[in-house]
Amino acid sequence: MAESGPATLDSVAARAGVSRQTVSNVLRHPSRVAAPTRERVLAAIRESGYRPSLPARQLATRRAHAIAVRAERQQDGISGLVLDAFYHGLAEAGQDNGLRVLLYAQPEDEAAEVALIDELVLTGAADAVVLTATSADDERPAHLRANGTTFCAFGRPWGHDDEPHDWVDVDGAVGTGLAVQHLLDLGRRRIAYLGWPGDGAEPSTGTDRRRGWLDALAEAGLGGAALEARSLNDAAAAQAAVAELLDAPDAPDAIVCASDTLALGAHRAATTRGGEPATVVGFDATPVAAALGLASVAQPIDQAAHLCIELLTGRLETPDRPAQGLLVPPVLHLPT
Amino acid sequence: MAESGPATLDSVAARAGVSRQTVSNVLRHPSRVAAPTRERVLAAIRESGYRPSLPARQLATRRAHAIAVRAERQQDGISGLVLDAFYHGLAEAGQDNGLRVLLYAQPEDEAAEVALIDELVLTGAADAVVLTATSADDERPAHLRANGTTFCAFGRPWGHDDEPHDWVDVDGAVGTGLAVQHLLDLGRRRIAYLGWPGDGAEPSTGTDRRRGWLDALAEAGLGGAALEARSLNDAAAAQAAVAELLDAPDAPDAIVCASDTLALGAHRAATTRGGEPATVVGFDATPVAAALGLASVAQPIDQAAHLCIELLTGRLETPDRPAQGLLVPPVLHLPT
DNA sequence: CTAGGGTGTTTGAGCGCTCAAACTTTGAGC
DNA sequence: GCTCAAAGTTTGAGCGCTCAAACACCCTAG
Repeated sequence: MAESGPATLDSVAARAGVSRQTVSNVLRHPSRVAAPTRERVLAAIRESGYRPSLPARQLATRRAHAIAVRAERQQDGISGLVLDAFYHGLAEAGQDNGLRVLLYAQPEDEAAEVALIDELVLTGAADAVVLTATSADDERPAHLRANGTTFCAFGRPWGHDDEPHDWVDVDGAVGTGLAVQHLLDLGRRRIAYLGWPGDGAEPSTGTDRRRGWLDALAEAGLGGAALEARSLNDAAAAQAAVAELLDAPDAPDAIVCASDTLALGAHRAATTRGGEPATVVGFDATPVAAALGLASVAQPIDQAAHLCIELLTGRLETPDRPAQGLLVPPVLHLPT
Repeated sequence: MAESGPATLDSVAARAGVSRQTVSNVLRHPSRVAAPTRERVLAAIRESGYRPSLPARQLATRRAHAIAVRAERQQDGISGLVLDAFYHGLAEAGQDNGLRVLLYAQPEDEAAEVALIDELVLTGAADAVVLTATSADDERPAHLRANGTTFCAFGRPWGHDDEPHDWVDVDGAVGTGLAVQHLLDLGRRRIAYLGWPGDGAEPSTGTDRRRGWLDALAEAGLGGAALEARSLNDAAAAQAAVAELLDAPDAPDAIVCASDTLALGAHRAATTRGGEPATVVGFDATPVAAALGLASVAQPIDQAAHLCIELLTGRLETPDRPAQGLLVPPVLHLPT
């Protein structure tokens, strides 16, 4: 076996008695090769333990066969967990589509991030990028579009529908709607919403979730009784806000929350008082909600990641196709 | 400017009136180039917006300039959060050392994982791998060693000190020691430990954390009073275990926990009874601990990630150097 | 005045793959 | 029996870089 170094297309070709290109065809375009030849080549590949060289392929095709995604500098709350699941989903879907997933460290600001992304694309380290944590005043999509960089956002282009791009998002309104329905089924009628400051102004994740709650109430004919509190995504602040809400004359008997962090605060406010505690529903179905025995809206993160890869592979193949936006519905996780 | 395609080493060389290799030297070995030439070349690079092609470099050097790390299939608890921080740390440290970070989806089992890792290395997608979530019965290190694959583990080679490899780990014993000291300072004397089942048998993260608690107690002359409970890493189970502990005649006045998940359960058990609640200290300093107002031991994840990269770059440069193990001390995060 | 050592720069070859075009064989169709 | 297309296979060129060796030049030493 004393070969000289690892097997290459040429060494396999020699062993099988065919040309370099035929071996390549067996791997990339099997239909172009006659069955007997194919078998012979496959045997040679197996015997020699041949593994195609990725860099050589990248150089020849001018494709990195990789996408980049940001590693967040730090999580702001309990819900950060979902990112791990997203990474896994991307890696898994990527593997199925011949795309590797590259991690880049979150830079100081959006300008630096766009520059870094373009660096990755220009050096041929990645073909495209998945944008996470998008918001209404996010400048990254516009810049990437201007630079001609292929990307897909996990998150809607809030308020930028005039500049279409590929995106995937979870339908938060459906999620809070499910939460409300669940509470109605439980016999609750005074269903409050605990959201983030500013929800309701410019379009955002928060606005969307709040709307789902409001619409579901309206549909149930309970629109007038809209009870509501706001809090930063911090359990202590949430606890205070909900305590106030519960002290009011017409206290709610249930609270739909925009996040599990808020739900944790709401849960503590609800349980540290006498009487029948208000039922709390969280958002993101983190282990915290499970630990507290709370129902929580689960985002189909894995599905979202797969769809991002799908959009990206599609666009890399057909760069000119129209931009697509995909909305996936969440499901309600009930406590066990 | 109507160039034909993106700038290359040759196009930059032509523009600067030098040879291909000189441009390469300016980038990789600036000292080999005379200062005036260097300036001229740098100007040409700037003007042409030249970005070196990574695949071409990889092909020529037979180095991927990348490392791989696993994207976990799913988190089993609240503390999973630390992985995000680890990813970011790797990406950041990698960028500083010219190493990209590649994510691979966790396969079915360890055998499949080793195969996947070797695939990544043999195809030239990565030079090395960072192993996470190592345990005593982990077969991956032995296999990787056998295959000659470069790797660094985040986690000690529990019980496999005879098969040395590079690793970085957080000193859990120091962490629980800090927790005990903190409680002693607070005037607590009956300090219990809430750990995982099996801690104390074969060496593991749990054993290590437990030992830190025990040693700190002994040092304070409180060794005899060792109160202890065990629970799966589940808040509900932890709550039950601690409730039992608190019902005992000599109930503890403080509880050191092996994780924030356990701490959440302990906290609930401690607060749902009258009298002065036992003080709970968690492990991992997740947002949950902060939300509950608990002190918690914080792992210097970022530092650990940087050290992994350091070990890896060192080994890639000097493959024959002896294996190194690095232990980093955690710090105690106090509630604000 | 020339041999010889630096210093700085260029040249040739090749990394392992894919594309496009060229070539060879086969088998129908008339 | 001959042409022509389809099917299968090979050839040539090149992707953009780095390594090693070759080269040109200047300066000092004998």
